[in-house]
Amino acid sequence: MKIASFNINGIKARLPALTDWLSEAAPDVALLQEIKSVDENFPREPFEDMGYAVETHGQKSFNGVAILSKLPIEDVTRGLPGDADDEQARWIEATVMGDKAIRVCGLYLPNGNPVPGPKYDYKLDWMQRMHARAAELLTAEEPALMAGDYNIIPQDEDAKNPEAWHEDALALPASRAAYRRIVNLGYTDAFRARTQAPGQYTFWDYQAGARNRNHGIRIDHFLLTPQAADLLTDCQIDSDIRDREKPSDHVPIWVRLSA
DNA sequence: ATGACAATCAGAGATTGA
Repeated sequence: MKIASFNINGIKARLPALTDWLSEAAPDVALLQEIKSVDENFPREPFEDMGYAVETHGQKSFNGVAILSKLPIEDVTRGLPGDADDEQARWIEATVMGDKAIRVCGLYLPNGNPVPGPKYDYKLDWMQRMHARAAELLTAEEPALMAGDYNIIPQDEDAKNPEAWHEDALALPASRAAYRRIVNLGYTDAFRARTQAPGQYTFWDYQAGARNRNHGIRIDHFLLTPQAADLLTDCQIDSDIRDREKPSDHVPIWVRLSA
């Protein structure tokens, strides 16, 4: 089973780029972030024509997550538990049925800038709620994963110019600590389970020639439960996508599981 | 020191992103 995550930065703007990549990469499941669309306006047909079931959790203008699945999909839930007043669409879960059932969580973790301020407070609060859901997910002792745009640079080797990010919400000690607390519950970073190579990024800013200078950061991650990590056979970043026509500023990352 | 780039909503330019 191949499961991908891709922050597309707007479904309307990314339709050709996304369908082209889906045709080539052919993931069984794709977790999308920043669809920037309400559910009613999400263009379902192109994906359904490709054989994908479409499950969205959108909002107007900003955020929004979705799951595309060629496999049977069950028990879809929307929203990160823990705050009934949170109206931002950043979390969606479902169970996809391959040879084994996998619980997948697609997430768009808040950016948090500027620091300090309410947006950073929201980020840390959101991560505390995610920690609770991550802990709960482990108790099932089943294959499950949490994937998406974490807006976290885990370590300095995950940025071309780490010092440029040290005061940023993506890399501040409190941000990294909150991320580590989640990982330390017992999750495996799928990408780092496969390689320790530096210079592997999932985001390059549109500005200042960041892509040409490889001024990137690794902020899109797959965290696996122990039972999912046991099934991991591959994890790669499709960085070439970034050089195509009208690209997202993120590129896809994917895992292959024996499931 | 600033803007650079892109998307959205709206129908100009502010807001958001990372």
